[in-house]
This record gives sequence, structure tokens and C-alpha cells, in this order.
Amino acid sequence: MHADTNDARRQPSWECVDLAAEVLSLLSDPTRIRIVLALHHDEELPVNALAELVGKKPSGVSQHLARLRMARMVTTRQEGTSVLYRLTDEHAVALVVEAIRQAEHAVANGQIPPHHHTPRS
Amino acid sequence: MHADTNDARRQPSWECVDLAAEVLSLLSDPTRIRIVLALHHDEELPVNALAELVGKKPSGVSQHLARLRMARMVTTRQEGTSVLYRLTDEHAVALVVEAIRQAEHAVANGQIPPHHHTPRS
DNA sequence: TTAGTATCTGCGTATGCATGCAGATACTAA
DNA sequence: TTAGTATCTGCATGCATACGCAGATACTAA
Repeated sequence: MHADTNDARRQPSWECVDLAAEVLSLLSDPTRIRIVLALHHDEELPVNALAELVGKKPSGVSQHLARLRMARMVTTRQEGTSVLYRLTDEHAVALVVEAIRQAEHAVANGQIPPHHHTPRS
Repeated sequence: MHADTNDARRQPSWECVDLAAEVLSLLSDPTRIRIVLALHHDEELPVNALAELVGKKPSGVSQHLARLRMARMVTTRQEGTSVLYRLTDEHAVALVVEAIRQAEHAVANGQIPPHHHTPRS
């Protein structure tokens, strides 16, 4: 494969950093996180069911799914009028689970923003 | 015990999803990713050095560092006039590395648009 | 004084959400 | 069979908000 910039162990190329930022940005939305978690549980779901699960309008959920689809995080399968969405792999879930772990860790340590400076009178 | 929203679903509580979204949002910026990677490589760095490494103004880097500090992802140590920044743990790096892996995976599988607007093929 | 860092403000851009609408498909009645 | 209707999905628009960046300012330590 294209192993020209295979420096995942060292400092990854800055171009790859932008890609990673895009990936993290995709998963930085609560609605999309819920979509990923819902698909992790139910394997295959149409837009309507996902919209109800995450508590958003179907049209909005469709937009979110379009993004996840563009990033190859979900795949689709047509079934009548419905389009069943499914996770492409476990990478997205792994990322979300890691983020949740980090969030719980931060909460456990007390997430009070420590001001390094004298705040303000 | 207090019955959370974890009634029938084994998924993380929805409140935690918002926290995870904030964590991922923190890491969804290329500059902050570079900061995390730089600190992973050099262990301890002042604002000026980080600013030069990531190619941004020190004031902007300081703002990014303030965010990472609020999220307990970095800790500070004063040394003279400089403030040395250091990663709190490896969680942030793990998240970034996972994202980079996912990005490379997506690239290997096809195309991931740097910007989410496809030019009407 | 100088050097280093932190915070504030304005500007431009990006994002999420709700609304509305259009195309596609399934179903029912005659 | 055809005609009509309902449902589902996807796309475009407008609005409000958040974000990143650059510049200027304030504060601290040597």
C-alpha cells in the first residue's frame, strides 16, 4: 500500500493530523455519538428509528448519517422505502468508548477549571 | 440507588455522551492535536516552543492550552518566567492515535474529503 | 527594563437545528 | 390493471451559536 508516510508511531505527518481532526470532529457531536452507539447495539436501523432513538428530526438525522457515510463510518442497505444503516467497523465505536472513558476519568478527578492566574476582581 | 436513564439499554448514560462529545471536540482541532503530539514527544514544553512547533501565535496556543488544562489533559509547572506544559496521562494521545488510525483506514479504503462538500460529480 | 504568559475583543467561518419541499417506494381501492 | 395516498429519505434554506485566529493589553518574574 501507500506506505510513504508510515509514521504513525512517530509524529504523524501534518496532513494526517488534519484528517484525524476531521474524524474527531465527526464524532464530537452528541447526536452522532448516539447514532454510533445505537448502531453498535442494534446493528441495522433505518433513519426513522435512529431519529426516534436520538430524539431528533429524521431530516437532521439523515444529514448526520450523510456525514458518517461520507467518512465511510456507516454503510447502507436499501429495503423498500427504508435505508438501513450499519456501522462499517468498530473503529468509530472504539473512539467513542475511549472518549467516554476519558470523560468519566475527568469527571472523577473533578473538572473544576483551575485558573492559573488571579482570576479577576 | 438512583435509577438513571440506563433503564433497558446498556449504553452509557446520555449525560456522559455530552461529556464525550466535549472531549472529542477538544481534540478535533489540528492545532491541539499537534500540541498533544508534541507534548507526547518532548514530555515538557513551554508555550513559546509549542507555538513554534505548531506554527501558531503564542497567544492562540495559550488559549488552546487553557482548554486542555481545563479538561485536565495537561498539567503545568512553573520554571522561571516559563510555564512548562505536560500531558496528564496517555488518554489524550491514545484518542489521537486512534483517530489517526481511523483516518488512515478511511484513506486506504477510498476517499475522505478534506471538506465535506462534494463538488457535484 | 525585557521576556514570557494569559486574557480580552472583533472578525470571519463553520456547525447544528428546524422548517419546508421534492423524489422514490409501498399500499389500497376500484 | 391504474389512480390515489401515505410514508420514508434526502436536500436546500435561514437562524443562532460556537469556534479559531490575530491583534492588543495586562500581569509576573528576572
